[in-house]
Amino acid sequence: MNSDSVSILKTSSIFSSLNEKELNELASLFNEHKTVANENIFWEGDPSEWFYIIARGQIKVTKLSSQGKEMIIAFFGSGEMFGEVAVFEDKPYPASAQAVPETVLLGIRKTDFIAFLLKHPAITLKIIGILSGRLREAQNRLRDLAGERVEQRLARILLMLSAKIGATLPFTRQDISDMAGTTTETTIRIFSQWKDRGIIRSLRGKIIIADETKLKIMAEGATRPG
Amino acid sequence: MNSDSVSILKTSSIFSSLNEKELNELASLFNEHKTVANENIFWEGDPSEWFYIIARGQIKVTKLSSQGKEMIIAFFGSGEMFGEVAVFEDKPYPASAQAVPETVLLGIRKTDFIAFLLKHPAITLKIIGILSGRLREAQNRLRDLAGERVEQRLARILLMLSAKIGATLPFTRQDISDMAGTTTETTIRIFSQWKDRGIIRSLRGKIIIADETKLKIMAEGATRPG
DNA sequence: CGCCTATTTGAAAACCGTCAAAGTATGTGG
DNA sequence: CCACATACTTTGACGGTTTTCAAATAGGCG
Repeated sequence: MNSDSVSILKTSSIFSSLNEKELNELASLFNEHKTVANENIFWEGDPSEWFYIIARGQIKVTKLSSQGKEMIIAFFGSGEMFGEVAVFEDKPYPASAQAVPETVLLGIRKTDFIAFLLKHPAITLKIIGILSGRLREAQNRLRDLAGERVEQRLARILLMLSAKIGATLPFTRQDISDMAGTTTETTIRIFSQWKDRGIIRSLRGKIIIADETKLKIMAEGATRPG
Repeated sequence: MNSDSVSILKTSSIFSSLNEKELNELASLFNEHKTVANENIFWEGDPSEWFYIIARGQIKVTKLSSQGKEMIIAFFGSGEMFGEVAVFEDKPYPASAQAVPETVLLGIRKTDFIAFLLKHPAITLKIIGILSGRLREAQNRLRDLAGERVEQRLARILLMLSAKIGATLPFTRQDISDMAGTTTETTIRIFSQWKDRGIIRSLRGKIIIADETKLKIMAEGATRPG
């Protein structure tokens, strides 16, 4: 299990700069934690103690609005970290995290991790880079939610997801709606149009991007006739 | 000017842990840059070279939607940093920055700053903390934009601003609208109701929170009759 | 085969944006 | 000091995008 952790940490881009000895040292601080599908790792507002790296599987990070509507902040996959905002701020988790399929996590206590970071500035800078990327993406989504139509937001979400995981997206329309900040019905109506126009194909729980070029035009804000 | 920079850097919470010698060393890497009111520091998409600390004044960070609508990502004041996302990712600036009043900036080249950070892990961790806080706030705003009504979003924006700078907010209704992702007219209509109910008072270019308790109730999503 | 969840469609209404116009502070230049 | 330009604020009417509510269909798993 320990040598397994080492190899997983090594594949994570965060720690790729460490040598064998350092990786072993770090791996000894991590605990493995297995979850079943749909299991919750932590809830929004829980006290934060652990910082996680995904060894295998996928995590969904969500927040609830006052009216009980779920907003998907992010999906993370193998090698990615989550729970970081709470850890570095020493506050409760700002969002909930839930395993999507059966998932294996590597967890490290925040105090241990911070102590490790103080000794490894290059890793710390790497994490700054990742946080910056997430901030950039969050800001892009803010702009989208504030200024773009639902159709464009949906197109951008699909493009963002496909850039990350490929043309076949294992998400329900509900998932996509929760990411785009709209409702399932609206998403279905727009996807139906796109299916007719050959932009996407779809199965139950899957969306396949058939014509990325057309989708990109949608995302840019198609000039609507009239 | 140099001793002045030192004192300014010292007041910034980021560098407060440095000793006199380190502060002097750091200050020597910074250049002072004065701007007039409404001057643009950089535009979204510009190549990024500088990282900035605000010595005096105020900076507005914005992004444009495809339809030309402006979204205010953040306001920053004395001692705060901006331009950080681009610097740590080595990509173009993801948003524009504009001075609001006449402003004095301290700028450092990103390569110099990264070299400095590699030697000062505690400062690097401090920056991680700040980025985490910004990410948390961005995620809260994402949830608000996706799941809350305009009225609640406006209430939350006012509360967030007043927590930061006090009960008197030096912003136009247009500014507030651009932060909440709505239009000036809608903001005015809601503010008019709030004025009638004694929740806020207002002058040209200013909003004064008169009853924070009621505003908090609004922000939570008032149970509307019926 | 039956249950659960996902997908689909329709109709009505709500929220909010858009357009238009007018009123009101603030500052500038003569 | 006044006239004027500018920017901010305000109000009204209208329309459209999107949500909401309701109900039906279809796919997958035990």
